[in-house]
Amino acid sequence: MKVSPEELKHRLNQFKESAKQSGIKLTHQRIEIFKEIAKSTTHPDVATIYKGVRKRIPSVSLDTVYRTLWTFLDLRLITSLGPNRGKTRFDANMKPHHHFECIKCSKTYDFYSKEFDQIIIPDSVITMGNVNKVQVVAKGLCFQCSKIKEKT
Amino acid sequence: MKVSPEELKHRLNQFKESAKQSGIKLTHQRIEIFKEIAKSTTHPDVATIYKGVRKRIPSVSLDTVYRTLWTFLDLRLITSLGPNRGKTRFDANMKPHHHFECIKCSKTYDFYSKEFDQIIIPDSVITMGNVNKVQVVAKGLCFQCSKIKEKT
DNA sequence: GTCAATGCAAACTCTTTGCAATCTG
DNA sequence: CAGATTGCAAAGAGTTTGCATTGAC
Repeated sequence: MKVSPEELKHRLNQFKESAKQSGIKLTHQRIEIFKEIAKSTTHPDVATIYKGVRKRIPSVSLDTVYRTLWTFLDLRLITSLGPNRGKTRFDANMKPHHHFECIKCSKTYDFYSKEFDQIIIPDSVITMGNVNKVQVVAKGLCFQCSKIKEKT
Repeated sequence: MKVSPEELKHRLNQFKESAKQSGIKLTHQRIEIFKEIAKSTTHPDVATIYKGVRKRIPSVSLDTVYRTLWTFLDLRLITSLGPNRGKTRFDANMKPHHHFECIKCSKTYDFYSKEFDQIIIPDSVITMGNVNKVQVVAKGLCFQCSKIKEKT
């Protein structure tokens, strides 16, 4: 599976638009870093992005990649999978349950829903692997974080 | 919110049962580490677990905590939130979509479902924060990982 | 031209590993 | 008792920071 050229273009345009609105500078590096993520279907990690960008900007430094990624996340130009900044969190609740996850601090709360427990995954997913658990994840700002707001 | 004593007991019993079936030894450290996760409603990270366990076993070492957590994950005695082992992965797909996530290698694939895009979160969740995105996450072993299988 | 953004190098934090000592089953 | 598990100490990754330089607007 590859991201189609049209889709890539769409993502890039939308990115430039939003970035402009946020008032950040559209540097060469930032554009290449974004493209590296946007063109990938595999949700790359930092190291992968760095390697990819280096092919086109050999002088790019790793700390720029880090700073850029966190900036993009803060501005919601991209999203990340799971808790931010690589802090794995653990769960000993083996009953069916679902999560509310704060996009800022990564705090995660459980909630229960009989309805969500019944969710049936589309057939197309069976080509990816054997599903043995389905969870609904609601993402947003938790109340603590929405109080501490800055810029904008 | 606190995990009730009954629920904690239930989790612990189930843990001991499954651990025994897996054939691993139920050491003092392992039990305390499990309890530390099971009693928490906040999905603690490694550092938090370590601090907590230290209160009861001051001599416990950090590497034991790491080793124990990965062992528990491998045996599915606990789960983790997001990609394993702290590798944040990034997503530039801002259209509504859902994920299949491999519990072993953390590879994550997108899939689409008009139905899932419509999911309405229960009212109870509004006490946690402002939801602005809902995703369904299907977890399981991806095909690549299910081929490379080891012990039962 | 100005100020945000970058690159570099060094510091810092997080995670893993080898090995001898210890403890569980 | 045997072999898995632990603690220690040291190495290895991954991430962040200060500061001079560069480049987008």
